[in-house]
Amino acid sequence: MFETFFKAIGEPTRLKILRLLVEEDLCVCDIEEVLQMSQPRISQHLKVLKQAGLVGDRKEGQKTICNFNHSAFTENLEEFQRFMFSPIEEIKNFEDEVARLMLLDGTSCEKKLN
Amino acid sequence: MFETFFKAIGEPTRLKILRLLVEEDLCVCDIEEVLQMSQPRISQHLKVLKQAGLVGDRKEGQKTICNFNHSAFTENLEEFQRFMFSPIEEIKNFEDEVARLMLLDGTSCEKKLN
DNA sequence: TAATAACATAAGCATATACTTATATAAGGA
DNA sequence: TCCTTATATAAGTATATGCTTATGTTATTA
Repeated sequence: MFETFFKAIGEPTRLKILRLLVEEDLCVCDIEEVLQMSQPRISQHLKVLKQAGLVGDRKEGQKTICNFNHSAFTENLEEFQRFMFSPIEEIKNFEDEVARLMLLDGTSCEKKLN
Repeated sequence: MFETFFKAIGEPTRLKILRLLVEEDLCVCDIEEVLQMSQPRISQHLKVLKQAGLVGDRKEGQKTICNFNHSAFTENLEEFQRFMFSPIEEIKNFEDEVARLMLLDGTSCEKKLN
């Protein structure tokens, strides 16, 4: 559930790209220039960020302008915090692998330990 | 800077372990039992979590009781949010690779684009 | 229409990661 | 002291990841 999100932001180059896009929308070639990295490298990382829903884009002529998806980012973080700190019973609402595992038979984690 | 943190929590098994430890301190063998995973597997993931500072432990007889480091976790998340959304000028305070890159010559990211 | 610019994608490779099996170590108990 | 329990760690392996080089593709421009 959060794996895609954390893998996306857990890679240094992708985090740099994201941080740049927080400031302003940029086309791919601008990102290349600022980060001084090859075009395919940037392009491949952007793909991952898009798949994670953290980056969107629009076409402007030849250029592809990328933008930071602020709400997706924030929602991911908030949902993660809820997941971590909600009373375990409430996690049932999360359709999450961890929740399923811990509440496999509808019992609490504590019960599974006994 | 945040790479260690996100790599630690970005792996499903480690996230499960963390979520368990939020509830209560557990020894390694308890974690094995709840997650139904092999001992070395749990042990190796715990190592990563400890290196990220997210898990601590204490010895009790033969057992090693693991605990969730709540403050380290929270501080990582908070610092990350500050990093993402602070005005770019303030990021100088972060001794971070991204900040160094983007402010390499003391100019703003915007200037580097011109 | 040919050439170029801005991208995406494929192929290949080296390293990292996550797991298993096997072995080491340290603490208690018989 | 020997055995067992609880844990760490090493070795091996398969897959994932991140990069480079090479090649497609689409939109502009000459």
